[in-house]
Parts: sequence; C-alpha cells; structure tokens
Amino acid sequence: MPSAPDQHAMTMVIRKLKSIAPLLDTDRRAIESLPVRIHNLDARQDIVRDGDKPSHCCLIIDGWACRYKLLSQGKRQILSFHIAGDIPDLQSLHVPTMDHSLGTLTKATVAFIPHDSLRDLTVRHPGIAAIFWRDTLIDAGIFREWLVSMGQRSAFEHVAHLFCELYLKLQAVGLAGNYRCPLPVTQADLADALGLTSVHINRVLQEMRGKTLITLRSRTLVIEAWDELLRISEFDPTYLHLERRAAA
Amino acid sequence: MPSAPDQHAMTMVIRKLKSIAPLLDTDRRAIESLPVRIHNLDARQDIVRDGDKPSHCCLIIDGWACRYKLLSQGKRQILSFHIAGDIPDLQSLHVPTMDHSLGTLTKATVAFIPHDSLRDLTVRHPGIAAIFWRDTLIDAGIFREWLVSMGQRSAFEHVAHLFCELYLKLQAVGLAGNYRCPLPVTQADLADALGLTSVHINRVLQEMRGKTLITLRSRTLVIEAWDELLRISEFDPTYLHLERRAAA
DNA sequence: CGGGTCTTTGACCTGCCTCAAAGGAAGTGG
DNA sequence: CCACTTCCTTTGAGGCAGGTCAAAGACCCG
Repeated sequence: MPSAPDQHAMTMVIRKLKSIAPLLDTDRRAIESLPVRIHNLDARQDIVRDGDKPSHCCLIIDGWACRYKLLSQGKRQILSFHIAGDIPDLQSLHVPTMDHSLGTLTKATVAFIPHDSLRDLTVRHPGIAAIFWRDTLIDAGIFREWLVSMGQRSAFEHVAHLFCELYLKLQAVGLAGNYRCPLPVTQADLADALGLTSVHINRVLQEMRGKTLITLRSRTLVIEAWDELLRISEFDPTYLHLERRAAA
Repeated sequence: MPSAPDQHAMTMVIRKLKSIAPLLDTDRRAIESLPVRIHNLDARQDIVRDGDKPSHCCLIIDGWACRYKLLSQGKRQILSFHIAGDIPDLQSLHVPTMDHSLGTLTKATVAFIPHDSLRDLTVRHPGIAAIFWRDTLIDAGIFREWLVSMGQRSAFEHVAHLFCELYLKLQAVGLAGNYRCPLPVTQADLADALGLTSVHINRVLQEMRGKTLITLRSRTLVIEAWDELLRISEFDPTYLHLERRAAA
C-alpha cells in the first residue's frame, strides 16, 4: 500500500476535523496511520446502497459525493453534499444498516477504512470518538437547517442559503476562498437536493445572475454579493459549528 | 430530592434506550442513579433557546415537546417531535451552542441532568456513550426522512408518513398500541412541522377521514387502515432502527 | 466532428397559499 | 355548573409559486 496517496488522503480529513474541533497531535497521528484502501470512482457511481450493512467507512479524498434516497417513480432526494475530508457514512459504525444511499456526483477518489480499525481508534482515543460524534451531530444540524429551508424558504432563498453553506464548508477545508468555489453538480442535482425541478432551478439561477448575486459557469460558483446573499437567505453560520478562522 | 418521581423519570428513558439498542443491567443502573432536577412546565414554554449554551440536558418524562427554529415574519419550522424518554438536546454535550430551540407543546414534566454527570457517565460506561451516540444518529436519520417527505412527497403522503412514524415511536416505548396513539398537537403545529399551512392540513385530514384512513379527535389518533397508510406514504420503518419487537 | 449530457425557453397547469370569517371545543373564574 | 373567553377547527373564494411537458440550443469530451 503506497504511502504518498495515503498521506494526501489523510491531509484532507485532518483539515476537516480541525475545522470543527481542536485536534491533539497524538490523535492526528493515530488517524494518519489508519489502514486505507484507495479507490478511483467515476461520476454517478454508488458507494453504498440503501439497505447495505457496510464493513467499511468511506472517506472522500477528492471529488464530490452525495447521500440520497430513491422513491417510486424515479424521484430522488439528495440529503447532503460531501467533499474532500468528509466521512459521509460514519454513522454505519453505530447504525449498521444503511437507511439511504451514498454515491459520487463527480469522478472521485475515496478511501475505505475498516469499521474494526475505526472502532479500535475510538476506543484507544476518546478524543477522536468525541470529534467523530461531534461531526455526526453537526451533520444532523445541517439536516435541520435544510428542513428549515425546505419548509419555510422560497426557492430563491433556498438556493441562496445552500450556496452560502457550501461556500463556507469548502472554505473551512481550504477548497474555496475569495468568494469563489467549485460547484461541480448539475442543475438537476441541485433540484433533487432542494426539492424543486431543474427547470425551476434554472430560472432561479438566471434571476440570481440578473441581480448580480452570483455567477455559475464551468462548474465554478462565484459569489458576487456575499452580504446580500446572507441577507436574502437569512443565513446564520452558527449551525455549521466551524472553528473560528474564516470570516462570515 | 424525592426518589419516587425519579424512578418514573428513569423508567421512560430506559424504555426508550432499550427500544433502540440492547442495554446492560449495569448501564441501566448507572442511568437510573443520575442526579435529576424535575420540573413541571406549561404548554408552549421554551426549554432551551436558539443560541443558548446549556449546562444541562433535558429528559422528557411526560408530555410532548418539539425542536423548532424561528425565521423572520413569524415563520416557524418544527424540526422534530419528542415524547417521554427522549433527550432532545443530547447534542449539547458535544455541540455547546444551540442552533435551534426546544419547547413544550403540551403541559410536560421534564428532568434536567447536568452535562457533567452525563459526561462522567459516558466516560465510565462506554456502552452508554455508544447508545447515546446511536440515539443521535437515529435522530439524524429521522431528519433525513423528513427531508425526503418535504422534498418529494405530497401533503397527503407527508401527513400519512408522519403518522406512521409517530405511531411506531410511541409504540416502541409503550405509549401506543392497537393502532391508537396520543397526538396532542394542533393542526397549526402539524403545519409548522410539515412546511404547510394549517388550512391545508385541515383539508388533508378531512380527506384522510373521508377515505377512512384515520380518525383524529380529542388529541387521539386512530389509524383505521395501517397497511394503506404505509402504502400511500411509501413508509419503510428501517430508518427508525428500532429493536425488533413491534410489528410494522 | 459527433453524440451524449446539460441548460435554456415557452406555454400551460395545479397544489398549496392567503385572507377572512364563522363555528366548536375546552378551559377558567365566578 | 354556568357564562365567558380563548384557542382551535372548519369553510370559501381567489391567487401564485413552482410543476409539467416538450423542444431547442449549448457545451463537453472522446
């Protein structure tokens, strides 16, 4: 097992964990020495499926993934977006049966880490267990905020809110800055995440461009008016529980 | 501090925990000997508010509570319903700042447990830590399912889905059975939970009564056609991750 | 340069919302 | 135990945000 990619693999997860809580050096080293199996995946491939009982967790090293759930008649709800450093199926450690699927949105590099190693890690390093727990709790906080958006915000506000969230999450791990971030997902993906149709997403995006709030071209989002975007969507970053470092 | 009410207080949380995972006797006893401060609250009272940094967790002993978030113009999104045995702000152990509020829906009895005692408990009893973690993960699973309902289900299906969920959760702790359960919330509360208006909730309920699916009178829900309700809402109980015991 | 995917546009439709008011139920004080 | 009050449910009429269906561009990658 080569060590160069592993090193990079672990760089991102360390950054991610540091973005949500202080991390001891001993804990960092323990994480870096986890055994991982690295895979390269195409876009739109499943990683774990609804109903599976996985024996590994999946760490995203590069590319984007999402959790989603399928209903009859081809309806799909995207539940969360995931980027480098995320472990989207960490919950499978304590809830063995998947109640949703996890798949890539873009080409992606992922690392599989055996449950056994992770369990061992959390037993030996209670601090890591606490950070992992905290991560899943923040995850839940993001679901709650998505519920608020779904239930109470207009399509326009909802899109604006999502863009603020994604920008801050990417910024927190060094993947965004200067009001510019990657957004390598289709309008249909956005629609499935927001509970709208791609037609309507398209019209909302045009309206946002018309108001010089954002531009979205070649898989890159540029936020032209951050404060305005915050105001419109009543965005309050508290729920992301990021370590302070980044401006909001 | 009287021990009779404490006993009852702990009965429900033990039942709740047993409904989601096996519980060791030593762990049960450790939980039963937690120090608690018991309060009686009126309906529609806040327990913890958005932005607070609580030093206690709140265990519901009797009555109903909900998590919610307020937006400008009086909009309210209810994020979850909570019943006896639940500890809705368990996450405050690892995420100190509340990113939502917690309040009663009915008159309620609650027990406050100091964070210190709970942290001590989880350190001494890793099994309890694991169950607590699992509980918060199941919570997140419920948020995900609510997202699916919000994004993809019609108002009718959404209401049906919620009723299935509430019935099973109540049944799991012995508060429901025979397709009959308490539902002491107003139509306005339901509306705020489902992202609809109370007017529309009212019309959906009438339609459900018309189809002899349910009756809802004097704060009691009777499910007249369970299988039909499951089918309509594409309800799959997996996401509740209940210990098998109850029929579905 | 060719084929598939993604975005954009138009016309029409509908599920749910808004506003407003009346009817019922349930708790409270006398 | 009644009368009052307050909250909750129900009903009606009209409106709009976002959906549906279908087709035409634009882009991207091999």
